[in-house]
Amino acid sequence: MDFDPDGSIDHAGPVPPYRQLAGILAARVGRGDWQPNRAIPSEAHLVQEYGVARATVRRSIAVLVDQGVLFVVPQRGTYVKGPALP
Amino acid sequence: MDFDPDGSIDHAGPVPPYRQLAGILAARVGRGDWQPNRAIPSEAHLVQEYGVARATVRRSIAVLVDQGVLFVVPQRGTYVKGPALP
DNA sequence: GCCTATTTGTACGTATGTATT
DNA sequence: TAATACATACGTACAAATAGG
Repeated sequence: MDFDPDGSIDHAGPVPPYRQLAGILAARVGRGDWQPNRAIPSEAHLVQEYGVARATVRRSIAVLVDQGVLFVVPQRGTYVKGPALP
Repeated sequence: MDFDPDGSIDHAGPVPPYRQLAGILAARVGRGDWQPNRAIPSEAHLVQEYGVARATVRRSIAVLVDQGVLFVVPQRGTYVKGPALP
């Protein structure tokens, strides 16, 4: 576990914030906080919630997109990947 | 062709600079400007040469790493991918 | 061993563009 | 028309690892 599942970012420790946040967001997906094929909060919202720069939020999201956890629809939002819609 | 092979970045056109630069760098590799398993110029050098921000250079490099054209050795440099060394 | 320069890694803030609602 | 949301780009700063003298 290289992140705090409760959701606070440690700006001092050895794990970079973008990886902590990726872990936190992945945990929220796993916990069902956000449902498949539904948008997660906007980048601006995550900036406010976690106290990091937008570039850091975007980098975290990029990690999860790469892992197949999320997908991004430009100008729409970032979504939780789930089974194909019928 | 969505970039200028001669190497100038168009900051006005529809193709984002990071993709133009990725194309330019790939062309230089293809042309043999830089040899396999040899370092390309540093990020700072490319910033100077092409008049873009370092973030843009890094993004261009990331594209080419993703395409298998380059690879990065942290704290050492960015290299042209080539056949495995004997 | 020590200091310095080089190079990539990470993060911040800000601004503008584009598409959708 | 205006607000929202992601895309791109700029500049700046500091950290960490490496290499050389």
